Amino acid sequence: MTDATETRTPDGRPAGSDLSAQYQPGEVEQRRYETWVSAGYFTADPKSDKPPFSIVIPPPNVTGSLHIGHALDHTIQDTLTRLKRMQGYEVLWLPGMDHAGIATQNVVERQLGSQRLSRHDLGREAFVERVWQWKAESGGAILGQMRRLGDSVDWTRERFTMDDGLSRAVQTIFKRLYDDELIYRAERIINWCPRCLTALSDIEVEHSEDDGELISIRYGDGAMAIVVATTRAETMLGDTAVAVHPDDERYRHLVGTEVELPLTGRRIPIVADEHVDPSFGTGAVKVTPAHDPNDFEIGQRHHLPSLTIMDERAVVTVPGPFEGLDRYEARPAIVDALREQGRIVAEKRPYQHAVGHCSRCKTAVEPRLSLQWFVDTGPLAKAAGDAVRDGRVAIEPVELAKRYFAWVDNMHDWCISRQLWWGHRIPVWYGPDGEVVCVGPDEQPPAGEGWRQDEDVLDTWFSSALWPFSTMGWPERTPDLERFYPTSVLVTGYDILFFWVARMMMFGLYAMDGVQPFNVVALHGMVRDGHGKKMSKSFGNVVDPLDWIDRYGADATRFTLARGANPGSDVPISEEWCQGSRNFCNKLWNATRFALMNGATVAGDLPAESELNAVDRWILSRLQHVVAEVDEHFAGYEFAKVCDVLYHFAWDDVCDWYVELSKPVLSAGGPEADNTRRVLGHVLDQLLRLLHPVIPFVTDELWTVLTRAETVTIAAWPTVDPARIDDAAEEELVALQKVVTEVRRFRSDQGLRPGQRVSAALTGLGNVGIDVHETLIRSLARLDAPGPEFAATATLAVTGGVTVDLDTRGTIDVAAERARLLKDRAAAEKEAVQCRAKLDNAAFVGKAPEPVVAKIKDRLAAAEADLARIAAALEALPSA
RNA sequence: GGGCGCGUAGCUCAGUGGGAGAGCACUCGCCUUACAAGCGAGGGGUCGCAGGUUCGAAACCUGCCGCGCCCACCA
Repeated sequence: MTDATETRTPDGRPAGSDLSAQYQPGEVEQRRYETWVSAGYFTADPKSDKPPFSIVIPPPNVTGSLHIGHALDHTIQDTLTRLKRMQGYEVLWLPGMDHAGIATQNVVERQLGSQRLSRHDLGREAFVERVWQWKAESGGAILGQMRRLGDSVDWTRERFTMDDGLSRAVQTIFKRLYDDELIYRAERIINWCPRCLTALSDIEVEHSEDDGELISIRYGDGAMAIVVATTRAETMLGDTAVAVHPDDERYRHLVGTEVELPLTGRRIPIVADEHVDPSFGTGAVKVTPAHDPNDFEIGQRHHLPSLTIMDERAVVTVPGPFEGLDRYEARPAIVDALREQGRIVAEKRPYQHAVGHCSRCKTAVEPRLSLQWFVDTGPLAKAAGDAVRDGRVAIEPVELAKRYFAWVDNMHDWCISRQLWWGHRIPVWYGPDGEVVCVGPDEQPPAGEGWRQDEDVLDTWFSSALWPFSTMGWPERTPDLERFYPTSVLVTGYDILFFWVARMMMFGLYAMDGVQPFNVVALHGMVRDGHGKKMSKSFGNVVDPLDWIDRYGADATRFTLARGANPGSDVPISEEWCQGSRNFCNKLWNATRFALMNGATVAGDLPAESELNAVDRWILSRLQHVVAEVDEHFAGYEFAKVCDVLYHFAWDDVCDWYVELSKPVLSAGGPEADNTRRVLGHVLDQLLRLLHPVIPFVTDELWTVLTRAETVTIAAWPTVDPARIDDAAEEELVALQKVVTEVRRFRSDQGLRPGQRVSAALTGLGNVGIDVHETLIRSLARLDAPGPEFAATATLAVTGGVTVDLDTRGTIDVAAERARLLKDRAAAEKEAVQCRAKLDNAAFVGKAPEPVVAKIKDRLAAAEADLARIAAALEALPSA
C-alpha cells in the first residue's frame, strides 16, 4: 500500500492523487501534533490585540492515567479552544495536574506495602520524596496521553498544584482567610477514616444503604426505665445522656432524672431536646456526643460531657472487658453482654440504614470528635450562590444550577486539615506557651525553642479551588492574570460540581475581589458503555482511550465522544460507533482524494452566483445553512448536534449527492467544469474547517494538501454568506433527488443491476423547474434516452407532476411492479383520507393558522395527482 | 427522607403544539473507475399507562407504573 507520505511534491506535501485509498491515522497524528507544537500555535500571548478566550484544564490526578472520561472532557475543551482560535481569539488552554493528596499517598503507601514497609518506616521527608518520584513517572504518562488526544494546550504554561507558585498561592490565601477569621481551628465531630487515619470532608464521604441491626436497649430499671434504639450498640459506652422530645407525654415525668447506663455503672441524665422525633423508635435517643454529630449538638445544648471511647483506628479504649476490641467486634460483644443482663428489648434485623464510607478506600467512616481546621463557608458560599443567581456565571445545562444552589445554600463548614504527609502543610506554628501564628508566604516562621509547625496538610480540594488564578501567577498581578482571568468557560463533569466547581467559585470570588473564576460552567455527563451502563473494571466494559486511538485514531475516538456530548447528558459509546467514526474520517479522506484527482482548487474568489449551475448553487446554499447551524449548536455547547449536522452534510449532501452530480460535469469539461472545481474545492475547504475543532488531525492533513496552506489550525472560521443562500436551487435539488430516488427504487424492486441500461422518457420535469437537469438525472438514474423503437411498458409517478416512462420490455417483473404500485396507491390513499378529514373539520379550518391549512390542501392535491397516475400505470401494466 | 431527570424503531438517542427521525443492527441488490471502512433500495414504532387542555398532543397539565442520578446527622 502506498502511504500518503511516501510520495510528496517538491514542497514536501503529499500530492493529492497519491493519497492512499484508506486513511492511516497513526503516522499523520504524530506528525501533525509535532508540527502544531513546534509552530507555537497553542502558545498564548497576553499582549495580543485579539479578544481573550481561556480555559484551565480540570487537572487530572497525577496518580492515574487518563481514562475515557478524561478523553471526553479533553475533547470538549480542545474543540472549544480550536474553534475560538479559528474565530480569532487569543486562546489559552492551560494544562496541569493535581497532586491528589489522599489518593496519591494511598498509591505510594500501597507500593511500600508490597515491600512490607509503611510510610513511618521511611519518615516524613523520605516518604514525600518518594511521592515526588512517583509523580514524575506517572505525570509523564499523562502528558503523553494528552498529546495523543491532540490537546491544543499551551505547554509553556503547564502547572502542578504542588509547584512553588501554587504553593505560594495556597499559603497566601490561607493567611488571608485566617486573618479574616474565615479559617479557624476547633474541636468538632468530623468524618474520620479509621483506615486512612485522617479526617475527611463531607464530600469525601459516600453514603450507601447498608444492612444493620436496630436494637432496643432498656436503660435503668423499674418505673424509671427508658428504652432507647440504636444501630451502633458499641457507642453506648460513651453515652452521657438520654434525650426525649420536650412535648412527649410518655417521658415527661422522666426529664431531669437520671438512669443507670448498663455495663458502666455510670448514671446519665434524661434531657428534653427538640431534635428528637417522638414517632421514631421509642422516642428516646441515647446521646453519644463524641461519636455522633447530632448527639454532639445535643450535648452542646445541654452542656453534656463528651466521652471518646475509641481511638483513631476505631478500637475501644474504655478500660474493661471491651478494651482493645475493634468497633465491629465490640458491637456483638456488647449486645451479648446486654442480653445477658436482660436489657435487649427488641432486635430488628436486617435494618437498612445509610452509612458513610471513605470515598477513597470504602471503609465505613467513624464520626469522631477531633481538633481540626475549618473554613467558615458562610459568606463564601453566599457569594458563590449569588454569582450564579445574578447571572455572572452561567451553568450549562441550567437544570444543574438547582443542584448547585441546593449545595451552596446548605453548606457546612469545610474541614480542611488532613492527617497526611502528601500535600500543602498547614502554615501555622505553635509556640511553647500555646501561641498560634499563621505564617504568610513572605514571612519567616517564628524561631526559637519549642516552636513547631502544624503536622497536617490541607485537603487536596483547597489548592484545586485556587486553580483558575493560581495557575496564572496569583497573587502577583501577572499579564496572564490580567488578560485571561476570569476564564471563559469551565468544562467538567457534573460529578464534581460540588467537589470542585463550588469551591473554585468560593475562593475565586474571595481572592479576586468578587470576580468570578469563569463565566460559564459547561457540564458534561459520564461516559457509559453502549447499553448506557456505567463503566467499571469489575464489569469489564471499560474503554481505554489509547487502545481506541491506536486502532481507530484519535479523531475517531474524539468524534465518537463528541457525537454523544450534549450539556449534562451521559455519553454512551461502543466500539461499533467508534468504527463508524473511523469510517467517517475515511469518507472525508476519500472525498478529498476525489477532489484532488479532479483538479479541485481553492484559489481566488468563487465565481459569481449567476455564473454557477444549480447544483453548485445548491451545495453552496446548503453550506450556508450548515455554518449557521454549527455556530448555533456550538454556542449552546451542543456538540452532538454539531457532529450530527456536519456528519450528514459531509456524507449525504457532499459525498452522496454533490460529488456524484459533479462527476458528469467534470468529465464534460469546459467552463462549467472549471466552476465546479472551484466550488468543490471551496466546499471541502469550508467543511474541513468546520470539522477541524472536533477531528483536528485528519482535517489538517487533508486541508493542507488541498489548499497548500500551512495549517487549518489557525485558518479563519467559516462565516455565513447570505448571498449564497439560494432557495430556488434547493427546491430544484429536492425535486431532482426525488426523481432519481424514485427511479432507483424502481430498479431495485425490479432487480436491475446498476450497469443495466434502461431507456426512459422523462416528462413534466419543467413542472418543478428541473428540465435543465435531465442529463444529470439520466446519469444518476442510469437511464438512456428513448431510441426509435422506444415503447413505454412502465410508468413512474413522481410527486410534483413528473412522470418517467420506461421501456422495460423483456426485463420487467409485472408482479413486482404491480405490488409496488399497489403499495404506493395505499399510501397515497391514506394521505388523501387524512387530509380530507382535516379539511372537513370546520374547527380546524376555522382556527388553524392559514399556512397550516394551505399545506394540507397542497398535500391533498399532490396525493390526488399521485392516485391518478398510479391508476393509469396500473391500467397500462400488462396483465399477468 | 428531600430534590432532579428519564421512559420514542432490536440497541443508543434526537425531536417539545401542526405530515414519527438519526446512527448502529437487520433484509435485498451491487467490487457503478474517491471510498466494500463503500454504493443503491427496503422492512421496522398504538412515542410507558390513564385521564385532561386544544381544531390539533410524542410534545403542555394531573395521576399512576417503571428506571436512573444527586443530596441527606431519624438514632
